[in-house]
Amino acid sequence: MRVLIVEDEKKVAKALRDGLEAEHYEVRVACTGEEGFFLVNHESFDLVVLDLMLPRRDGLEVLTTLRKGALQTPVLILTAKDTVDDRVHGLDSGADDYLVKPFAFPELLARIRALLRRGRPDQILRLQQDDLTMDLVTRKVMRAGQALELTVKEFEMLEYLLRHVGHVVSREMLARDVWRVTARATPLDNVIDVTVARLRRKIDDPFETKLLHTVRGVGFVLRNERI
Amino acid sequence: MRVLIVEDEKKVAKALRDGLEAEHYEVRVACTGEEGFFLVNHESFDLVVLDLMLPRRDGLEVLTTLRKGALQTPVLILTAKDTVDDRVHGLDSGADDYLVKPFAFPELLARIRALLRRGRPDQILRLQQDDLTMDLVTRKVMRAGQALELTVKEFEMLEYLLRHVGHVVSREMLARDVWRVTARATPLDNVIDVTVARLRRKIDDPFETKLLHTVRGVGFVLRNERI
DNA sequence: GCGCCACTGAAGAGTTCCTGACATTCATGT
DNA sequence: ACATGAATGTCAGGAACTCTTCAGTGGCGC
Repeated sequence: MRVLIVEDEKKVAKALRDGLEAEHYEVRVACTGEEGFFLVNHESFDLVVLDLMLPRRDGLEVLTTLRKGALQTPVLILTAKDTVDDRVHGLDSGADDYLVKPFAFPELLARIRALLRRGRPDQILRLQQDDLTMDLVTRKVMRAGQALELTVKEFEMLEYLLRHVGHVVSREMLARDVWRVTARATPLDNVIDVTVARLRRKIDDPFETKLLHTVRGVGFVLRNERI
Repeated sequence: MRVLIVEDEKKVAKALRDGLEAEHYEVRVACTGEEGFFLVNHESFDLVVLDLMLPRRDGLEVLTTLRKGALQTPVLILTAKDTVDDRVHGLDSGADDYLVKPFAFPELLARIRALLRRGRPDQILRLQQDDLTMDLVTRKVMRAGQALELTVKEFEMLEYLLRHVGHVVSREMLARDVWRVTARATPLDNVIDVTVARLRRKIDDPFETKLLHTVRGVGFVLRNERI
């Protein structure tokens, strides 16, 4: 479950991140309204926790704009603004819940659970390993927040590798399950190698830690350790 | 919009009923847990407002039982029990929101609106993405304040794309759901391509940011990123 | 050092997509 | 029924992109 926290106060943001990560959510933090807006549009989240008083761009304005763009993701407003008018206005701007600071962390967690419970239908459709995520519905592949453009074969191969994370995938498996062939005039091995190379160029080359490793004589494996 | 109030205190129940009816909700009141349970199972509601301290049958127990029976209706707990534990417990029992008495009526209304907004995805009469809007009743399509004239097929295709915003739509899906065909003498693919081209000419060509993108080898997608 | 395996760049083959022009269908009014 | 015009469908050529092949290079393990 991926949660985006939009909060400018570093201390609060850190406390939220730590608390949510302890519950095994994957957390991203945006410190300004602009950054939050950008992240929502470029990554996919299951929930947004939104502060209202933000530098650069007001939280409510961000929310309104996002809802106009047909964003479905549930949004929980978390703010110090506690008048009834504030709450009504926040909820009517498209928020799904409104919690006032200071708040009890267990209550925040319970409210987050309630929101996620309701919005769950297409959740199994995302694969993930470390900072690499693949959304099977939108077909967005991202690493470290950066969108990657994959061709069909690259996408299918990465999907296969992600479905077998940590397990070595042989060329036979790839030939059978990704290329769906039994016999073939020319051997497939090199085609697979070339595709692996191209995939590597996109998902590993621009980044520090490598995920796609060769297991000599056996095949390939996607995992987070260095060999 | 039908709302069920489960509340044993007559005065509170009446105040709620009057307040909600003033907002044009259709309201039913149950005075005991048993009665509430019966009504939920014998009528259909868009929302339940649930008190916790009820005679005969505890509110939380009712809620738990209903959720076990796969009830989808959103439930808002409205109660005097205000400890953090109460809230966490209430939300984790399947409630979608939790409001403590005494409460501000406008906030209750705003929370009810937020819950109903989320529960009714079918009843949408207007679809929207960025500055592109489609009114399903008047069948008017506008982008950036400018009206667009679409033919029937173009309209249906755009509606389909809007209903799957951000999700890649394959030619098979379009053939099945927009053209409503299973098999066909001549391949439908090119018809779809041509229709996409014509649609694109109207909704994208005159504007700076493009919305309708091709995902090579897969299909098409309506999304707001610039590529 | 040798042999095998893996990687890479480049070129060719093969797909997929887009577009303009034309054909057909359909609804409408005469 | 017929003519009309708009909407939709068909077709072919070309552009853009992807996949495959091949040949050469590099690296690993024995």
